[in-house]
Amino acid sequence: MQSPKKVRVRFAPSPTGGLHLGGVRTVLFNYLFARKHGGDFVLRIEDTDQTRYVEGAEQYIVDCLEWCGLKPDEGPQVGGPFSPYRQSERKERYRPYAEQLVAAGYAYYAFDTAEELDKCRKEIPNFQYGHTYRSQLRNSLSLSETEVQQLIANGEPYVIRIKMPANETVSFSDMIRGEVSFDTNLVDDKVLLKADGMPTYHLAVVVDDFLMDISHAFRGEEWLPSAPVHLLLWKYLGWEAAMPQWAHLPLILKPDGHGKLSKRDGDRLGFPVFAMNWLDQKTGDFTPGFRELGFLPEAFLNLLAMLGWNDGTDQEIFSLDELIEKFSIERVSHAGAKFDYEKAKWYNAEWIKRIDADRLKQLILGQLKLQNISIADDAYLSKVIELVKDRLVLLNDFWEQASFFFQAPGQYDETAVKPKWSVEKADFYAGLITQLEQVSTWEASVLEETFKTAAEQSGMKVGELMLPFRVMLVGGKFGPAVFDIAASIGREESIKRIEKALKAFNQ
RNA sequence: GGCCCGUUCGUCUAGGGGUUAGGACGCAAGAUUUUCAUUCUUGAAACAGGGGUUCGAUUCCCCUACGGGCUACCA
Repeated sequence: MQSPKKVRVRFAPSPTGGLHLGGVRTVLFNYLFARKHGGDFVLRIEDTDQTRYVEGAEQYIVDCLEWCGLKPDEGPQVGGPFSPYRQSERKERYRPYAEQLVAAGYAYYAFDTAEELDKCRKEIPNFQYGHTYRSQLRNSLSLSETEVQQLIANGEPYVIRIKMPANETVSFSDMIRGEVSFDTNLVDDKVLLKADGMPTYHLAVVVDDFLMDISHAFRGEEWLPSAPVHLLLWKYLGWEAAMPQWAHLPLILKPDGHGKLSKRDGDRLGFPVFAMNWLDQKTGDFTPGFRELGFLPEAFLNLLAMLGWNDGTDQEIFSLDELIEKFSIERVSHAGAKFDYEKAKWYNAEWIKRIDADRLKQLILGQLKLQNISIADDAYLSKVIELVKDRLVLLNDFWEQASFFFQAPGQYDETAVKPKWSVEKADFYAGLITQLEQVSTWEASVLEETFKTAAEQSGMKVGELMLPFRVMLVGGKFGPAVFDIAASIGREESIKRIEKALKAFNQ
């Protein structure tokens, strides 16, 4: 029986720029698991590699999580009982643990330079810093005690490496994959503490998870090969009983070809891979985000959840609350999933159709602001949204689908009108203007009636007259029902547009 | 190369010893909408291969193939 310790899951990104689909999905699964079991979701920042640290990346991660609605309970900006949550601010905590391992014979000092190691890797096939070669390299296992003291006294740079045992099998039960095992002879002596005194991920993740009382650790499948190192660390540090349960999530793959989905794939194939717009200050690289492209956070989370998980029924649309209720880690699939942008857009269209009208309006207003468009009449905007929302796939489609409700078309789809244009038609619309001026109540049904009656009197087919009318009002062959549009934009504007278009068509 | 993980329609997947192998996206056709989109109906489309085990394997086991990940003083 598992200990009744409170569920504490953590997401620990490295602030190297951007937050991609896989990252957000890891957070999502963490979050769902924590919420489902009434536990805490801890955000930790893994910035032990200062050379790759990108300014602003931490804030960006926090902003993305906020947009998605996955706010951490503890983290660098919210605080918590285990602060600090940035590894760089915890730097001095790691060395004692590494030294403890050395003293106990589970780790050792290594003085080899990068050049020496490069040479080994080049000259020895299948070289690995492990039990077969470490006696031939410069470390505290092969050197005498005095030599080691001398080197350290001389200020020779060194790292601390874990000493992988020979001929052991390390195994553990992954929450997703079940039993996984490794032969320790085939795992190398990973560096735990770097020459600059910073811990590597391997040491830091174990120490922090222990210190922060993490009970469940979810991470990408790419971490599976280093799991034996972490397992052994928990054991050697004497914390075995407190080790979290592991879950290695399947990867999100490129839609075409093969491999992990990367930032480049988005550029190449024309879809976003980051949650929000990201501008790398260092390189000037800009990467578009799902948010700015007009995705709803509900849809974004929904599509991510379905990439590698399902509840066993045919249901595909889930709100965050439903996901929390139905989520179970055992139902996460084992194989990587290729990202499909078409399906992603479908989720968004579905969510646009079902969210609350007021919220949709706020979101659209937000997008319009980004496009520098402002709309004064709030009630009118609501009406227009109701008319066009079934044709939106992205929030950003709104202006394209609805601009004619707010302004007269700048140009006309002439190929749709001109070839069949005639004097008779011109006369009909001229007459229509007079009729429209006299319509008693400006409503779609009344307008339709008026139009049809006029058409019958002219002897022409209603269908043939509808299309030019539509082009006059909206500029092309698209949009909601014509009479709804005319009713919405009003009498004066409708007549103005007919007059203007008539001039253009009669030329 | 070595190690680890994986393999059901093009894609995401359900299923699991006996099924017409189910759903969704996309695609195609049709209906509705006198436009387009929505909506609805229909259709094409899959168990990687070979051996076992079994009365019977897509399902269990083994092998092969293929794919992916890792193999840094990056995470």
